[in-house]
Amino acid sequence: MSGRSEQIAATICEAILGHRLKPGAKLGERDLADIFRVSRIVIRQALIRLAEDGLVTVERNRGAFVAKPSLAEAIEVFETLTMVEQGVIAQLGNRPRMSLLTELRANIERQKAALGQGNEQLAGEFGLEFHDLLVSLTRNRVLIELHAQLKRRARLLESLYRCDFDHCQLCDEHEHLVALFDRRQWAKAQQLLDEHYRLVARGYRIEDEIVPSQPLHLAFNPPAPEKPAEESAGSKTAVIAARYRPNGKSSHRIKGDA
Amino acid sequence: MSGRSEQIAATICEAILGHRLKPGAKLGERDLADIFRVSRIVIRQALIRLAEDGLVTVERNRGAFVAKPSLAEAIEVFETLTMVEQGVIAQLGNRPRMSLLTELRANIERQKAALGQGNEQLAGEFGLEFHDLLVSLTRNRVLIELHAQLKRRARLLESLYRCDFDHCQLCDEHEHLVALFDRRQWAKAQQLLDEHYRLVARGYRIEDEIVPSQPLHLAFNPPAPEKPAEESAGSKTAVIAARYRPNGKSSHRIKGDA
DNA sequence: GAAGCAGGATTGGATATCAATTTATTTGGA
DNA sequence: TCCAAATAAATTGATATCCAATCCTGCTTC
Repeated sequence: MSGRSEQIAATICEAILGHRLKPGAKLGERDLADIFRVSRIVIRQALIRLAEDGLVTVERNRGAFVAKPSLAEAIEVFETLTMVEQGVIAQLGNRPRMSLLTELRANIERQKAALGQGNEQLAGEFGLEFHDLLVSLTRNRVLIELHAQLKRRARLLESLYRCDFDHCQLCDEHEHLVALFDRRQWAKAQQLLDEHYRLVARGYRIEDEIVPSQPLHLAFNPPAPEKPAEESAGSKTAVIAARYRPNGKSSHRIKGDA
Repeated sequence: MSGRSEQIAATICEAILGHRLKPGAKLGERDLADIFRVSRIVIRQALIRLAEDGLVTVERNRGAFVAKPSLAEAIEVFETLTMVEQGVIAQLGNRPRMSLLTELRANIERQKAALGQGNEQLAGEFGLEFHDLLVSLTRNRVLIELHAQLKRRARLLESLYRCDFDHCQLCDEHEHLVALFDRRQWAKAQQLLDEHYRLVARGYRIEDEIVPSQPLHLAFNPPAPEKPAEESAGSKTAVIAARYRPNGKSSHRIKGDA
């Protein structure tokens, strides 16, 4: 279960998905070893795990970097997510697990409530959760893990491309999707899901300037207790960040070194 | 070209997929290090890669073993393959790449020819290739790699459960599938694909006695002529889950040994 | 025969060291 | 000054050796 390299990989993963480490950032073995108070070998093992997961790229004799997917690859990730979930919908027809649609409906209600309060961040999280729930309906752990991996790669994209979502429409489409499930119109549901992900993908725009990630030690050591220690605001990203933070709550806790 | 651990992982992977290493076989670090003439650390890194890929399980303080999926997990792997390819079919509708169906047709012809010559092994390989080609139609590398990983896990199952495929029917279904593509009957095609994979899964039977894998050094140094067919065919086989076996009729029984 | 203990074997990890390669710096020249 | 070659520094890939923790085995003891 434990295993130092596994924990460290998880911590680095959180830092990447939390956008505290930006794509392209160098992940030096020595630096990480010093930060985590561990030997280089453990770091290498953690980096190998992350590379197998697609979050890190290792270039021989050059080191490891946070993955920096091209726009083409980003599109492929979303298309793959689309296809996987379309496959789930196709299977839904074979399984009379319709009782579980109540979970999807409950999620939609939660998202609506969040939107009603203007909490777009929370609404966004519920929006992601909807797709998790959809996949969970299959009760297929292999698929669920696969989907989770794809979602990690998608979250990585958020820090590379600026995103701008119309949560209201996304939520409406979720509702429409469930209605189609209810009527067992699977082909239409698949078509809608495809359009849904295209809408999501349209929310991503190329960022003309990549904000460099903060120094490594700041990415892992929880910032000062009182100071949020946000990145040096310089580009439009700061504006976007503010827009997504109506209530200013962005607590991502990190397991420091043990 | 890259690191030593990557090559070694590939070699071990081949040995597993070639059924020279059976599920449950112990992969001792010291033994492998001696065989490959590298340090234990390189072996550990290779084992980590394989574990991330799902072909090896690492138990803390106990060591690494060739993965030994449960029947439930085996079913999940096939269901996941089904869903991924159903998703591909759903996408096929959006892309007018129908010209590429010729590749599928060519594959079917090759398989038919192999069947005509009674070369069931070759026919089996073409049968697998069909699904690769189907996925390749998307030109989506993320999906293709994901599908390849699932296929590796499926091939691992072949050495755990005895398999008996009716290649004639499988080939017929491929042909029927392409015909449905041609008529753009995607929903029907998805349904057929589901039945197709259920037929494949029915070909797997529980082997009550696992043949132990040969010693490690023999698995990697294939000094002997290519004669790994050392199976004691005298074991009773139990019927796989009833869910996947509504009717147990099969005309062409082939030992699926790749 | 069952419980429990000691010892061996194996894994997980640390440290020190070295070669190969990349990156940075300095020097040299036009 | 600016570009290019040569050299120095830093980083990675890998090895060997060592040590602690854990697991397995076999033996002893009751």
